[in-house]
Amino acid sequence: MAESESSEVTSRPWQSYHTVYTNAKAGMEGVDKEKVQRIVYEMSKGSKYFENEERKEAFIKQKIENMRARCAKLTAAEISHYQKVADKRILELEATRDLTRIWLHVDMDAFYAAVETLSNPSLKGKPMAVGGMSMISTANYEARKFGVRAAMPGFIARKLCPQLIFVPTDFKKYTYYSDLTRKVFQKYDANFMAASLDEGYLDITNVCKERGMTSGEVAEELRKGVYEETGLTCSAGVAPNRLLAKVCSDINKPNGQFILPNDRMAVMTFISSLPIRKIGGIGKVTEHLLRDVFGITTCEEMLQKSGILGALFSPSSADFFLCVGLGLGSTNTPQVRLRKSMSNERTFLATGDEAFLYHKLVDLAEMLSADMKKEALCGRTLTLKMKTASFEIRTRAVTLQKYICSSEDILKHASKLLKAELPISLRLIGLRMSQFNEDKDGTPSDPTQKTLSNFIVSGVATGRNMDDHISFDSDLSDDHFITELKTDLPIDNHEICYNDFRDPLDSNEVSDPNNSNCLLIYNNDEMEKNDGSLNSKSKAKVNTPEMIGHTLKSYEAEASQLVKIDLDTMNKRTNLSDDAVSSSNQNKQSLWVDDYKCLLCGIEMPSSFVEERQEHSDFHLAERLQKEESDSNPRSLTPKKRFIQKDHITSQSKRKKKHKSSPADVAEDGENWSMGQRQLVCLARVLLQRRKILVLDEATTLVDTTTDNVIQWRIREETSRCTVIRVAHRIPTIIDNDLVLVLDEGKVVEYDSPTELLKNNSSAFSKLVMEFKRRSSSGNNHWGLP
DNA sequence: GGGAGTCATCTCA
DNA sequence: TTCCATGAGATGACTCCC
Ligand SMILES: Cc1cn([C@H]2C[C@H](O)[C@@H](COP(=O)(O)OP(=O)(O)OP(=O)(O)O)O2)c(=O)[nH]c1=O
Ligand SMILES: [Mg+2]
Repeated sequence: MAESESSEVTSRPWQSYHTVYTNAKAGMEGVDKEKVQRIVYEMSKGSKYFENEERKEAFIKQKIENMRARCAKLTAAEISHYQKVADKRILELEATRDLTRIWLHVDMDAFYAAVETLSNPSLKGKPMAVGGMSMISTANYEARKFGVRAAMPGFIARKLCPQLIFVPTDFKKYTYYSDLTRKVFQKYDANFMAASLDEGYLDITNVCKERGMTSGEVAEELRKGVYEETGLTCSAGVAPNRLLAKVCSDINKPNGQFILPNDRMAVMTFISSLPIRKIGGIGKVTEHLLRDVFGITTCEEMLQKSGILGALFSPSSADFFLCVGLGLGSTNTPQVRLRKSMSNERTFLATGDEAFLYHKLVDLAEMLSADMKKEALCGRTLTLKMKTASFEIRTRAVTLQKYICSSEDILKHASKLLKAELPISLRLIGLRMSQFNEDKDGTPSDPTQKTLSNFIVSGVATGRNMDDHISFDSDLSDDHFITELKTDLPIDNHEICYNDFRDPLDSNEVSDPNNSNCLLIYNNDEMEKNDGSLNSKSKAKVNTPEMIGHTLKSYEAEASQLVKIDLDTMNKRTNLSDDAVSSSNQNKQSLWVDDYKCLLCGIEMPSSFVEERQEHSDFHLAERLQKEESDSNPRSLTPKKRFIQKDHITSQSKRKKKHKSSPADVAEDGENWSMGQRQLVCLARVLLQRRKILVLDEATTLVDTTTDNVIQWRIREETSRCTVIRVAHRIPTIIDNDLVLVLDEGKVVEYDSPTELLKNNSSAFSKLVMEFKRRSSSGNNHWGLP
């Protein structure tokens, strides 16, 4: 094999230049691949880029050699052992197969190019690419006939197709059309996953059932809907899981669809001859590796070589490969995905001019800071990325004690990083921020330590990390669950809790009521069952749209009944005591009988002891938490299953070595806390008090949108037996509520259930929803296992 | 030995 | 004339430290 390879190398050197373009792509079937490869090679040969690719290639060759050697060293006994382990694992994985869901993957055809053609119809029928001379983002199908495609440098594309028209990228346009497509997706799955600007995953199980349609009919209708809404064509794939659906959407591209039935035999047949490169997550290198080390080219062969794969790859990779061989993929709908990082980078003529490089850094720092502020993010890990004139990529990172977001702070640390590298000649500089505030997903180093994130993610009573797997009879349970715990603690006799979480200093979002839409949400889950006077009162008021503004005021006027936890005051004092509880005209607090004696333990404490009182009430809250936890023995209770976003296999295989960051300790007076964290504390305290009526007025404005989603989800869980009135600007805050009132310029412009409002595409609410969807789109997990 | 931090690689649109 | 992008996520190896 090595021989034939090297003889080919000498006669046709371009064949050894492995580019990403060798991968089959829709619309390139009739292309003379040999010719394209030769031209790409001719154009690249000798360049700095090419030399770097050669270095990388050599490195991979080395890796392949190493793996081969390791393979050869395995004894027969070892091989048989690994085979046994793999066979067992295959059975386990097979047991997780879920054929009950129907997933549809939509992918727009030549998205950027199609959008450009819409806005300039004269491009129709002509070979065209979006991008510039140095790189093109995509090409239309006419251009693909010449071998021109995404990720190809423009000057090579022009060589392949001299009449190729170049159109510069215009993200605004793509975003606009992306929104339109998502509006259509939404009709079929309100929780669809936007995988990128031009694609989405939809769980159409319910649509098929409710409307008595086949998945093929749904796909047809959806594609027609997208076309009518946008004038753009798309392709769809339907399959029992996302991994397969993604493969299917590519089969009859462009403007086509492919249905893989929810049938094990059909799946196995489909997968058997499928080239592994078609699977998302297997790219150029993995394909190369698996082919040259194990001779694997099709999915089926993954199973045949399962033993050896298990021996040479990490458990998580081996699992993934087995899943590919079995045609298994994720079927669950992840609840929330938090942004992990934010970055920007720029390429320029390679230079060692320090003033120039510093200037670039300034620009990047400012852009990054601005972007972060848009999402109210603060990060503590800053990574500087550099690409040398020879295309070598280097990164340098610092993790700080404090969370930062200002351009000054970013620049300060970025320039330190850069200085340490000087002198250096670069062609690219980039900055990335990660480890966001409120982004901790970790198990605390002290497992009994309560954390805000845990509280929000896992619930008041459980205090469990969502990744924790409570296993019952076997490890093979398909879902993760956490145990739903009941509490019979008495509910406080105060009925309403009004919380104003707004920060007057934060003028970003809410400062100008005249210019902003406002959503007042009314959740009446338990309304019919509650017949207390306060309830009826609130109902009457909220049901009168004209009075909305006034209604809120009235609540404040009635505040003798309310506990007000006022963040504003907290912020000014930097410490965490809810001094507003007693100082801001609220004369009652649930815990203090006669404003003097603790309801629970009888301890006496005058109202002027603000911080002491807060400490005391926190103590009782903690007590309550602990009691609920110890009362709950997961094995003795009937657990209520809850779907958790983390998939079973991944977390199971990684359970032991998962490295999670443990949350930072609270500094004196909470000085190291962000505004968002302060809001969370308020929220946590309020939820723990278990009111029947809750008014949340911009309760999470200081928290980033993604975290907000988790919080909202948790609030919903914790307030299922309680009436919640929310005032908010963010969509996830209110999307699941029973009633939405949209306020604009102080007037109620709409008033209905979210579903009803969404039916009308031009409703103000629909527009807000689309805007949110657009802003919150993010990447997907390519190793998505079931 | 495990957690946090750093860095390089791979993959995707 | 131009001469291989940008933004994001996952994973694994390695180091330092308690
Ligand atoms: C592949 C790729 C896509 N993109 C952008 C441009 C694409 O229009 C958009 C979607 O990517 P794709 O869906 O991969 O490509 P496409 O929609 O242009 O063509 P088709 O699906 O019909 O094969 O993402 C990049 O910016 N860089 C890339 O390397
Ligand atoms: Mg596409």
